[in-house]
Amino acid sequence: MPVPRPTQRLRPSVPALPGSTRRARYSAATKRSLVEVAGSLFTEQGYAATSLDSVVAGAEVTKGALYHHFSGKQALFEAVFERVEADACARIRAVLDDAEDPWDNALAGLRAFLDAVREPSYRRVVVQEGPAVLGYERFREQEERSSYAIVVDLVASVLGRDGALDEEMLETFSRIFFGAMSSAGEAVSVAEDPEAAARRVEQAIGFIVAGLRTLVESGVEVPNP
Amino acid sequence: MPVPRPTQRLRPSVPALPGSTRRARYSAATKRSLVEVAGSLFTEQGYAATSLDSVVAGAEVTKGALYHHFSGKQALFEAVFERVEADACARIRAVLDDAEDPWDNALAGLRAFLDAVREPSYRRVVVQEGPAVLGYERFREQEERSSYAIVVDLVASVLGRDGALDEEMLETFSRIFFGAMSSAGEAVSVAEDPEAAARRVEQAIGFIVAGLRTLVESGVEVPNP
DNA sequence: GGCGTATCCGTACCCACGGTATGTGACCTA
DNA sequence: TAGGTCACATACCGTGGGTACGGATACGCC
Repeated sequence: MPVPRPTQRLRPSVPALPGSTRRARYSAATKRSLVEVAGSLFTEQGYAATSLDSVVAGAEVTKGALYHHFSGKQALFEAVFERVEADACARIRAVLDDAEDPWDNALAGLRAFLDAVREPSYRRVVVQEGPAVLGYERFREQEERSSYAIVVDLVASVLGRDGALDEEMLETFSRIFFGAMSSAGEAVSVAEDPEAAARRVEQAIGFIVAGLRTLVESGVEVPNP
Repeated sequence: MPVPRPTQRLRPSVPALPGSTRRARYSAATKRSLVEVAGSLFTEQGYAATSLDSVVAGAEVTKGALYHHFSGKQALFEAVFERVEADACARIRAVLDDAEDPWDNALAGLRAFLDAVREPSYRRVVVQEGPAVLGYERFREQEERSSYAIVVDLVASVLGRDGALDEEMLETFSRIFFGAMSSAGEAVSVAEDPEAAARRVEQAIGFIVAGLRTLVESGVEVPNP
């Protein structure tokens, strides 16, 4: 038997015109609201501890709306993941290509990456829970086209001048540096004095990079097979 | 109304005498069985996709037994985690201290670590799901006294000769290398040719370490503040 | 050997939460 | 303005983690 239903809610926040029709604007607003609320809840409580009921309550919609826009909880997480990744990448790319020396440029990128990793959303959603929730395969293919791509570019700019590195060695070095920086970023953000910890990480990686630089500039070849 | 209950099951596999009494042996056997079954299920399907019903079914007990030995699903995971970590650490420590040169020793440890990370249980339970399930804090304090401790020892043996590194820089370098090796190990185990990928990782880290070695042996100081 | 007791574990149940089926009204199009 | 479609709301189900309770059996003691 049908139940008396309240009048359908109309979303007031309609910033611009992503789709021309009113329906499309309302729909985009609810979807954005869902992703935003889910983003903060996932960041604060983690994936498992966040119920979809709390998400839809925060976004002031119902599960019908959620399942209309997303195929399930994991898909919602993935949307949050992409958003957080994209934000971090944008902030990192903003500081690149300012230095003329590629080594200095890479170190600037490192600094920006350390800042990004320290942001709670990135730590929780991308670094900590990303691999477990999405599965490692899906997690990787998401990263390949965002933050990891930046690292590949930077490594290529300092180690891969005029084809000194083949594709696979470039990937290997990039993986190593990417993992090093993620782990270091985590350590920084849980340190009692994050500023000092960040400086230490910069010093340490700077030292490692300096060692690489002396090898490269003294003509030592990167091994291949 | 009470239900006719089958006779209580007696576990036949009683290998040695961890506790002298029969009850203690039976109890230890069911606990071990639970951890073993949970370990393989967590490894194969992941934490969230593994139901406690499937665990107790595999161990041929009931949830009463499980909740007698563990406070919940997370505690069961933690027991599996500790077991997997301990196994990996034992295998790594077995190959250490064979070389006289500390640098060679560290590279041998790296090779053993790469092997350990490629093992499915370690990948899934420790690297992928450990931080998300245990929470990063608890994850770290578990690692601090196992695999991470090995890395600290190795880094200290090559970079920290006669107190060249203070405690915090030692931690920083260790975090960096630990993260690098975990990430590299993951990449190796998902590569289409893991053997070749492992060789490339060894080459790359060997190159990085060589750069460090030239810096250290030419008297360059590791920066501190 | 008899007996109280603590340990170990089985059974039945609760309920939170992800997911689904179905319907309804507001919006676009003609 | 009439029909169709889209964007949701509502009610419901199944699964699974967790709990309350009780019974059975090995152990310590006499």
